[in-house]
Amino acid sequence: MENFEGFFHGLSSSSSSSTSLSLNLRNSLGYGGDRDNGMLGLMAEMGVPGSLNAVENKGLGGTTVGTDETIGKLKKGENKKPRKPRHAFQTRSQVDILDDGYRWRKYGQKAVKNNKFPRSYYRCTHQGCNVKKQVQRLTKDEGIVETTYEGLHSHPIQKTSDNFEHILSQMQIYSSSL
DNA sequence: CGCATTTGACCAGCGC
DNA sequence: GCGCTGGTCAAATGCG
Repeated sequence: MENFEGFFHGLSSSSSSSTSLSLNLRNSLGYGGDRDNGMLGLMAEMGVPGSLNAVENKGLGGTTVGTDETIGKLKKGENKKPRKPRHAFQTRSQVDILDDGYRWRKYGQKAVKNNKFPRSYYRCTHQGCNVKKQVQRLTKDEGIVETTYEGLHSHPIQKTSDNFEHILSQMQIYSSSL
C-alpha cells in the first residue's frame, strides 16, 4: 500500500520555504466542532472510525462526530479485524515536520521499500487521544511530504495561530481513505 | 528532572 | 511454511 504518487500535483507553497512550515489549525479540527472552515471539514472527515460507508461527505458545517476509537490498540492477539481509516494528503514542503498544532511524539521510524526516505510514525501525546500520523517523503519528489492521519482528536488544539488557512490556500490537498 | 527522540527488536499480515 | 514488509514497543539517550 503505497503509491500515493499522483494524488497530488505539486502546487507548492512556493519559494523559500524556510526551515519550518507551520500548519496551525485553530479551533475544532477533527474534533467534532460545529464550525468548520473549508478544509477543516475535510479534516474532520479524516477521523471517522471504522464505519467507512457511513461517512461520506459532511462537507463543511457538518457535524462529524463519529468518535469512537474502534482503533484502540491492536497489539498481539486481542484485535480481530480493525479497519482503520486513514487519510493521507501531501504537501510541498522542505521539512518533514508539519506542525498542525497538536503535540506529537515520535514512536517509530521505518524505511519503506519503494522510498529511499524513511517513514516516521507519530502519536498525539494527549491522554486518551489515540490519533496517529505518519510522515513520509516521496522518493519521486523530494520536495513533497506525505502525511497520513489516523484517528480523531478528542480534545481541542493547543496552539493558537491562524495562518493555516493562508497556507492552505497555497497548497493543494487530496484526501484519500485507505 | 521530565519529556521527546532514537534505534533495534519484536510481531502480525500477506504473498509466494 | 517461510520470508518480506509494515507497524509498534521499549530501553537508552539527549535536550530543555
